[in-house]
Amino acid sequence: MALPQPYDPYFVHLPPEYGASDRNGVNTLFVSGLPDDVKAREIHNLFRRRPGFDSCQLKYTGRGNQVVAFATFVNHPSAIAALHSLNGVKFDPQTGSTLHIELARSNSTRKHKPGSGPYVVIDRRTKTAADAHDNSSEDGDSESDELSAPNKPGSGNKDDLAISKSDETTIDADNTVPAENEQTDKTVNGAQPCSTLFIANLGPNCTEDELKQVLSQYPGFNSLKIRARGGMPVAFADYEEIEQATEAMNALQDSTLPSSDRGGMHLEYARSKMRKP
DNA sequence: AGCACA
Repeated sequence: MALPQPYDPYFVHLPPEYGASDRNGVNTLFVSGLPDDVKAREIHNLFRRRPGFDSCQLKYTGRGNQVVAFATFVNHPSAIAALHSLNGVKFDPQTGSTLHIELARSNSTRKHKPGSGPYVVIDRRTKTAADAHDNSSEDGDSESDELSAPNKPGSGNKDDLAISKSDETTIDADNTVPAENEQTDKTVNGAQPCSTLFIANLGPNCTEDELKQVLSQYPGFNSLKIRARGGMPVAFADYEEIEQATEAMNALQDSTLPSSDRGGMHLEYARSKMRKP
């Protein structure tokens, strides 16, 4: 509600060249307040339903038992929306721990390849907090630390509880250096968010009605157009808001229509918004 | 991978 972007109904949507994803702000959230036995799957399930969610990663900081996570979204507004809806949420009813979510220092835009999972784990737990004199900048992402006792998570070895929770209650942002997977920020998937969606990989006898029934289940749906460019049809679906298009896209991605003779349909942001009907 | 309508 408090988005700093004024909405002007007469304002023409900016063309893709002006997509300001590289100066618009951060698309990644920094999550702290997590219990030390949190699983990456839990983080993924926490964020996956949020509109515009892209990917997440869990990081064992190596500082005490504290674990942090990063969640990346397709754009700044969806990250902000997720932040507001999940910040302060009680994550573990047993301990009463609540989530602390803030914008990350920098984006971690990573593509998830089909081979790799939808979330990533970074383990730095090989050092105890007594080893305070680490050169944190030289240390890359590689788990080539054979310094002390290398503990692998998931091997049932969690008795490294030498440090009590007398640390700070909340993790400061001062150790949020996600430099290990940080790229120069690029547009997610090469596509600028748009409130119109481009839909491909439709079957040859996909009808406008069939597609419309599916697309109109999601809020903000405006209208649909189908073009059969030579062979296979493609479609354009217009939504009221980018966030609503994003939600429909994420929900319907790779889903298979009854008329389809191939894989699930493929949705992307269209390159330009549909003209007013 | 395939992006139209004005």
